[in-house]
Amino acid sequence: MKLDTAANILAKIGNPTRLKIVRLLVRAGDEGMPVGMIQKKLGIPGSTLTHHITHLKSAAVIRQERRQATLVCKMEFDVLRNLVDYLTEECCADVASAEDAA
Amino acid sequence: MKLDTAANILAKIGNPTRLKIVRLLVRAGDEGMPVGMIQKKLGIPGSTLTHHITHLKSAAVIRQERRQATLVCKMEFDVLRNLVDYLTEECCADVASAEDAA
DNA sequence: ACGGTATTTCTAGAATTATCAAAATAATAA
DNA sequence: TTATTATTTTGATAATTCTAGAAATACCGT
Repeated sequence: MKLDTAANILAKIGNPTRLKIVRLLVRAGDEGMPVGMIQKKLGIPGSTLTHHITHLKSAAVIRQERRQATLVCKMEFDVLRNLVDYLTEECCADVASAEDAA
Repeated sequence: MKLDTAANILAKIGNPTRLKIVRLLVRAGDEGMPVGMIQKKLGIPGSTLTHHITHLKSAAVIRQERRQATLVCKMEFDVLRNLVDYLTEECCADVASAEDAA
């Protein structure tokens, strides 16, 4: 993963509202969650929610699939996994601590 | 870790310049790296570098220790580790993939 | 086609963030 | 103390981001 890509993803999920969305979707698993339900849970205007969803989509953190009249948001788990790998592959490489076995 | 804390850390390291600093310090390990050397590696003005270092310190991502005339920046590895844990404890919990054994 | 629900686009103001030159401070050596 | 190197503070400008109201679009049942 390129540094700019990682920085972009980190910046996107580094906003409290968007991190809340990410957490909801992570818990929702592969089923995802409709925009409307996210809006209810967060209690914010639709336009504001769309703004944040657009950010998350632009970094491929989430994707949307239409199911009937509702749009379902789903976590891109691979992207999140790659991001964590990017951080951990460098992280702690020089720090052979005892906690590794935990 | 509180959501706002995690979001703040993510936002801080979600900037290309600051992510570069983090990577340098992660590679530097517990020895750390002086501000001046970081500045040489990144090729940016000192005032700009200080601005970003201040951000990283405010989120406790790094700390500074004076050694003679130079200030040495060091990674707070525990904070980074906690952040990754925060993301991974929720992440992939519902996604039992085959790559887990890798 | 019409009405209702779901969601986005447009728009704009407020708030935050990034950048860097210039001046100031800190530590050390001569 | 003066000079020198190292780093920060100040201050100003430019750019980005957040927020949300109003209007527009998309889909579906009748």
